[in-house]
Amino acid sequence: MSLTLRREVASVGPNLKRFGCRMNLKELARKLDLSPTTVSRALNGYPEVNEATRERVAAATRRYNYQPNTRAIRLATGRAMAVGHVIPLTTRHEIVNPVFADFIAGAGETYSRNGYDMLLSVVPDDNEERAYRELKSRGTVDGVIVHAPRMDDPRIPLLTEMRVPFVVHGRATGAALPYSWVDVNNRRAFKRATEFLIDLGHRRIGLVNGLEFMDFAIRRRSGYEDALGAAGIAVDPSILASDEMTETAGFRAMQTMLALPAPPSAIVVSSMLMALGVRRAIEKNGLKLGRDISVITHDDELSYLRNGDDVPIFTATRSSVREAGRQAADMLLSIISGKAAGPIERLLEAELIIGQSTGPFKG
Amino acid sequence: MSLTLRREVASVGPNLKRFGCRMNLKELARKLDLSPTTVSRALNGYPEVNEATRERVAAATRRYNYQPNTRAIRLATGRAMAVGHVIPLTTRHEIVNPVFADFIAGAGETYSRNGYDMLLSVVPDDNEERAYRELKSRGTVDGVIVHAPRMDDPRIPLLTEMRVPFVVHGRATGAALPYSWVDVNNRRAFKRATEFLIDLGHRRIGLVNGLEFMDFAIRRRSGYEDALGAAGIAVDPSILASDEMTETAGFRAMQTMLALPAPPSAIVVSSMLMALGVRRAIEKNGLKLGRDISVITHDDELSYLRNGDDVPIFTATRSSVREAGRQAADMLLSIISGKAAGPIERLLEAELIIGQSTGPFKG
DNA sequence: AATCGGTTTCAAACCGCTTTGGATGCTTCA
DNA sequence: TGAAGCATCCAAAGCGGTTTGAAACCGATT
Repeated sequence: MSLTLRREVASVGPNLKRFGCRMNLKELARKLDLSPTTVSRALNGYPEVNEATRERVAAATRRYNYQPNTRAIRLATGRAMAVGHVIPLTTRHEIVNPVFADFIAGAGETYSRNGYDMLLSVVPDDNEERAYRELKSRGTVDGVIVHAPRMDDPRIPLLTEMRVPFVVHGRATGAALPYSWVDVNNRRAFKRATEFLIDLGHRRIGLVNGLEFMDFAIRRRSGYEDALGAAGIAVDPSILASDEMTETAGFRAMQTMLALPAPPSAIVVSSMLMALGVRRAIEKNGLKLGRDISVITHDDELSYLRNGDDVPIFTATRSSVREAGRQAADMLLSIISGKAAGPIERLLEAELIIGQSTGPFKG
Repeated sequence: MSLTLRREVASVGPNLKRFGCRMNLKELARKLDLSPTTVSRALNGYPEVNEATRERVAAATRRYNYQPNTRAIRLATGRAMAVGHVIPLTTRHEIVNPVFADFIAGAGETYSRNGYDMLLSVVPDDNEERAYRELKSRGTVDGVIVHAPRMDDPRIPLLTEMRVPFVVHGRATGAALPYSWVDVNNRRAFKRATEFLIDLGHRRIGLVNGLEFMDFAIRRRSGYEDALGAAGIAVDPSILASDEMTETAGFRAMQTMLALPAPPSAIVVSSMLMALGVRRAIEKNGLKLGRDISVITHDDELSYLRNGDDVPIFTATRSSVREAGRQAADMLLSIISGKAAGPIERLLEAELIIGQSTGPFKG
């Protein structure tokens, strides 16, 4: 008994030095008159510990507000308990993916719910490979989310070869090996949008797309072309535009098309921001959106770019990027934990939202 | 000699199990016939090691591509080598700060240059306090950047009391204690912008502002009011708007003002996105931007919202958020390392960029 | 009573680095 | 010549967990 008391008194360990007044496993064990081994096992749900003991441990954990030291866990287990998001900065035109913030917001929920940290590294895309290798070799993350895949994206074979668990937000046309991804069904969405316009009687339908080395842009275009093809409408390159997804680019593209001898009567647009520019061009030419010219845009449901407050302004193919973030994160965690076997693929369908920017074709 | 050889052969340690084929300090030391202590010191620039030895170590480090295990360093030193960015999600209207992505891009450069990781946590703002406390107690970060400060922001006293190094992006009117911040001189910028319009002959000048519980919005308004006051112009509440910084809100605000019996002849706007909406309203009413009505907006130089490609479209008070990110990160790291003594403050001046959206008042 | 299988528990090694408190050898000075 | 001083280097004890291999305990079986 007196021994126990002495122990109690002596239990203010030297860890105070570094970590404030945190309780650590050893002290907790001492208070419980158990070995650290048992406490550790109790906490981690190992079977070889008596239920009664486990409850005692749980109670003490709450009572002393014990939180295991993440750094120690990481060292001991070799797991990083963190996932990385690499943001490539295109060196030429330093564009930060506008979709990024909302995707992160979705993924972040999942991570914190599972005790994982989210690590961001901003990387000039000329040494992206080195960045991934370092992430791996420094062991700071257990897995990675790949953003903004391009056609034949080199990151996919790279990460596969390095055996880093990863999930791609989007897909990469031309990838040889299977890999895990979460993506919107861009092809079907744009096919559907185009069909909708065709059903409204439009035959001359333009496309204002993102840069077509981006995978999603390729798919959107092919959906658009499929719908036209199915309706027996030839694709006319003069009403196809592909540029960065900015307001200005949307405006410029639309201006050019409207200046044609035979301007389109309807347009499919790849992003809300571009659609704002498209609308401006339309209005600048004295036309009325939805009456003189129809516009369907893709809407990622970015929080700072809502499609109207209550009623949608633009008719849109809608798919929440934030939801994609949640799903990608879930997927990555289950791959990391080994729960998932092979590569997982998740195709999200976009909704077609009818707004005020579309209307029937009038000769 | 043969001893050395045996050692070489035996040197494939058990660490292979966990960390792939990483070389660790002990092995490196063995190859060099030195103790781990000396190698560690050589690498960390301690004085008590011979220059020749230091060079040998450096050479071996390169040769074997040795990278110290971050997890071990973190545990041994108690430093996290990481900084946290907390992104509060307003539970009511889940807006992710649109400025955020670009700020991060700037800050990230600084972090990776200094070997720090950037940790993101997305936090519903109803339990923000708990999130900060946990960040501290789990010891996952050495410091924090505070985003989007509000008036009397509770995070500032909280972090101060918890003794977590932090830097605020922006300021918080009403904070009792001094703290470190990086901010644009919003007041002067908007004063300057308003003066510019006054100099052009405008007397009826509106303000389309962000939500006025945000600190920057308060300051912008006061700059605007100062300029009016100095020119002897009374502030008219009917041409003041304050709302979320979206295109739609900008449009709505401008529509309302234009419908007034005496609409303003010039407007100061708080963000590019709002300015897009303002412009739309102006054009919708058959007016010409810069001729019939003048607009100055604040431009954060967001990468996906450039103010025109070559020549600026909007006259703007311009200040790079990315640069603010870089500076805030620098500041935080120097606080963490103890190089900086007290709180540091950095006020960035916005440039006034003359674009095509402003012109002289014509009766 | 001795043995056995199963359940609980523990001591000690380990993860890879830092850091403390000496050792060692060499120079210098009384 | 011996002590002091200095420049280098090292063994070992940490950081706070996990994990291995073995021990203790228990009731049941022989």
